[in-house]
Amino acid sequence: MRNETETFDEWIYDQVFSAVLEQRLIPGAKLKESDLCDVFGTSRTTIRRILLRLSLDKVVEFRPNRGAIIATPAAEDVRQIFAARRFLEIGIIGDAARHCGVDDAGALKDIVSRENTAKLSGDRSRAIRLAGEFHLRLAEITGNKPIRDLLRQLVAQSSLALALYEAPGHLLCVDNDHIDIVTAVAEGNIKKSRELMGQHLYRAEAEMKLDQPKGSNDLKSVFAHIIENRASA
Amino acid sequence: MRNETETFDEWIYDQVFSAVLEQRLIPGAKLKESDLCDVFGTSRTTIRRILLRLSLDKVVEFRPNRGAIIATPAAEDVRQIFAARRFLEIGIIGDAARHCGVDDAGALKDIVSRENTAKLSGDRSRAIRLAGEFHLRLAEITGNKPIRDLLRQLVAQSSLALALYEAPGHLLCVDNDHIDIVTAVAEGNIKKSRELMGQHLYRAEAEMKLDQPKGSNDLKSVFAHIIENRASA
DNA sequence: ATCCAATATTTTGTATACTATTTTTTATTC
DNA sequence: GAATAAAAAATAGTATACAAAATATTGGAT
Repeated sequence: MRNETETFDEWIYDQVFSAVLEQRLIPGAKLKESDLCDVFGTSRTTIRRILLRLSLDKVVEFRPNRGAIIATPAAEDVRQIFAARRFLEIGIIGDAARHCGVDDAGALKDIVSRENTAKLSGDRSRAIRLAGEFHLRLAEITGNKPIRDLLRQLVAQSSLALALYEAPGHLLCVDNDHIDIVTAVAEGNIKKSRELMGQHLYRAEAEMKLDQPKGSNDLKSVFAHIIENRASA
Repeated sequence: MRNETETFDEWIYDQVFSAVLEQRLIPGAKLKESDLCDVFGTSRTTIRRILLRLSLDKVVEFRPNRGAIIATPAAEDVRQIFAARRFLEIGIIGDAARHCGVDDAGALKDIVSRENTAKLSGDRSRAIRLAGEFHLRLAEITGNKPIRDLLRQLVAQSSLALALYEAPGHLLCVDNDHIDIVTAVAEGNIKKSRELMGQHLYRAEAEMKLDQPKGSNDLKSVFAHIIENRASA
């Protein structure tokens, strides 16, 4: 159920984030603290710490005295997030193309392959997550940790946007964007890498539907599988 | 003492950060929670929330079961932080030069002027802070909030680095870097703006001394002025 | 029946209490 | 006297308790 290297905090963070990616939690959904305590079997101290982290990553929003809800990025917010990503990532990929080793290329290909498997099996959350991982892995080639950390936040925010605004089936179509990018980067073709990344991010943004999607709002049903597991532990 | 718009949390965050900028707290200084409670007259719940935020901004470091200390960025960390800033800010300033209005230019000039006043009066903390504000104000011209938020984190980290590694008097010398940058940006000279920003950040990094500076470690003496004020309230 | 006000309940935000870990001190042995 | 082990104190991490605010409910008036 829970990864060994992962802390309890990270696990809870990730479970909530997953619920967003899988659209079991929609924007505006209230994150009642006592319910989350019941779900994860911990105290409000811990839950509030996670909610604070989620809010700093702009996945969750705190309304004073009225609790936390899933953030609802406006259309303009999404536009800016993707503009920021184009800005960062077109720069990053140039550097990645310069320094990409065979091991780097292999790692990237592996992620793309797992991503396509997820898409084919209809695992939307995993597909979004692996897409994010792909972009972060590219940033890692540059060896600049701060830049990687910054991109991590943008990826989290755009994953939220993607989960909220993307048409349900659309994301599950296998396309060649990522694999084409790996090829260009592995070749060390800086210009082509940058062009492909720019196009890719433009496309991702263009595919967004800015009318609100649906989903459940009841925390206990949204996290039923975790409660199930806790009962039998 | 405390700004009206600022929340209590922000104020505490800022007081701790100020203490770092003013080198009243040096890297490795232990941030004992109960002492901070005494200083700020609040409970550990609040203090721990602030420490978490500081740690996410990499100004503070949590050692499991051993409490929080002021972060000690290694030479390589500082190099990467400045590389990240060059990457971001050389891009940002091009956009800023394109869109800079008279009001933007005025705001920038005002910050530079206040920065020089701070330098002349020997207010090192204020000078560092205003230098950061200058760079953030430039990012604001682009109108992209996520990028501004990302830069904010890098500025916080490099302010820490500056406070730790810069020779005490050095930073207080008035130079023309910022005012030259405003001029180029106000003229809309993209190429020159980018060059100047690149040089400026290289210079700032080059001026760092990577041998550890000194400072006090006793929280109660470091925050004596706050305790003083609380007593008479 | 509908709207409004007063009351009760729920929920958040903060402080405190408790537990577990680490650090310091003290006592003991070589 | 130094090294080590045990005990004590201090500190971090978590859960709970309490206070303040928001939400929901009830009862009454129109």
